[in-house]
Amino acid sequence: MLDPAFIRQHPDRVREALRTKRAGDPSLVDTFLARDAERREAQTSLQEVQQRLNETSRQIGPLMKAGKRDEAAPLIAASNALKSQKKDLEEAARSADEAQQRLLLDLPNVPHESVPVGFADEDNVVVAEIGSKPDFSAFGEDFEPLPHWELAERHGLVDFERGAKVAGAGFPFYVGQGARLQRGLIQFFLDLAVEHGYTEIQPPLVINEASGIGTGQIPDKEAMMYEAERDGLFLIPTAEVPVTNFHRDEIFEAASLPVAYAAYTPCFRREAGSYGKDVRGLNRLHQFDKVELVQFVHPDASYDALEALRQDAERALDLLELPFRRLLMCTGDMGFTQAKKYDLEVWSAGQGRWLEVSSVSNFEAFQARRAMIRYRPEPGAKPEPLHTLNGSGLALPRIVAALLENGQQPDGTVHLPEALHRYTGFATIGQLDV
RNA sequence: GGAGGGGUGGCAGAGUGGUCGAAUGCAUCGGUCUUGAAAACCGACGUGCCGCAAGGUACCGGGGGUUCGAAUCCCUCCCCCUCCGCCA
Repeated sequence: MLDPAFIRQHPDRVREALRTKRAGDPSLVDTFLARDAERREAQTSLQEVQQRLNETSRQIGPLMKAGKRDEAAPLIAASNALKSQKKDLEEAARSADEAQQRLLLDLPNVPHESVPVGFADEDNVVVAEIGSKPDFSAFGEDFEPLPHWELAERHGLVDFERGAKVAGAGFPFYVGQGARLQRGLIQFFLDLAVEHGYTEIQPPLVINEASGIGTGQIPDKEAMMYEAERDGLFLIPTAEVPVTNFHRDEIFEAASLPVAYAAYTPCFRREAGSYGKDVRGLNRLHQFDKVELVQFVHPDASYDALEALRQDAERALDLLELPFRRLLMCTGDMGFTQAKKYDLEVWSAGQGRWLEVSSVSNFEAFQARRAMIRYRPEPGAKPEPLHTLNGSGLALPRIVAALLENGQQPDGTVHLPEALHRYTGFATIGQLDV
């Protein structure tokens, strides 16, 4: 949610955000400004009537106490008249306020000035490419790296068919070394985050409507979530939602910032409309595991925090020896709530393509204002919204895909990076270590 | 799921129809005193909205109602606690 005062002062920047993010009709801004004016007018008249009503009632009190009913009678008549006026004004003020609030939820965050304007994948800027793609030339000219789904099947790591039988497509079972690899990666990512100063936290896997509104999934993007309608709950699409809402309606002292959390959770996404090679194997699932990093920071520090958070995620990729590239996402690819976003993509040798494994964003005050997460700049000062950030650190399935594809050997086994051995208990997939 | 009790400011805790946005204590902040600190004393100390400001207005879990007037009475929803049932 944007600051209404900001919209009044910079309507052009909000129109521009609507356009460059393709988040709606720029004229929404003008509708908002009209509702805003109406609301303020209605509210002012309402307050005037309320004031007169309060004054009258205050006069009646002592008279009634003294038993002077007859003297109170004309005042009571006057206040009854004011009351009917009040009812109408109340209705007007309320409907104007509701209309404005709804519009406020429909206006996207304004991109940071460093964000490139664009609408297509090509408009995202490849900021850096780190590490080198695996070199299979030593395996002979005939060697063709396999996609991960073939490796997974060969070693019985992931059972897609039984997952489809038991739950549906996109809900695989992990088996044997596959399951152990999942558990090891989760542990590895969490340990790394704690080492980087994050506090480990285990959130609920369902959220209520207010939480969905707080982080921006509701309204309008509910369709991405599985809903337990009878109980008014949603399965979390990411730990960002419960962890950010952990501090909903709270006020921090400036000295207590920044606050950083790391959470492992499964994530549930309906992914309606996906198809083709994008959903093959582990590329896109309805349920997947992820370690999420969330930070609450002072507004002056949020862009430094964004780079630091990004580095925390990149460190995991370094340790896993996975080649990756860092993308600065353009306005059109950025999403409704973000002010600036980086994506990290790993190279997947068997598929010959880049796979997104992390998305690191600064939301500035956008979520904080929705969720009423504030800080006090000085002791005794008026609370202000703080800045929230989050990033994946990291999402598992595509990491597994890349580890399998990049680590494959001519004999069909897969070598895992050194950093992982103590977590998995094995260095190679497809042959049991002693 | 059934029965009962309860939700008041950062915390504790008064207030059961009329200057109550709310006593008091603790915590916090500023000051006096002190070589320094503690103690003591003095003062400040919730949030939203409208307004340049003065000020106004709303909020005592959420919503609705009764009344000239509601933290206080009524209805309803949510949450917490106790007991019973069920249960990992």
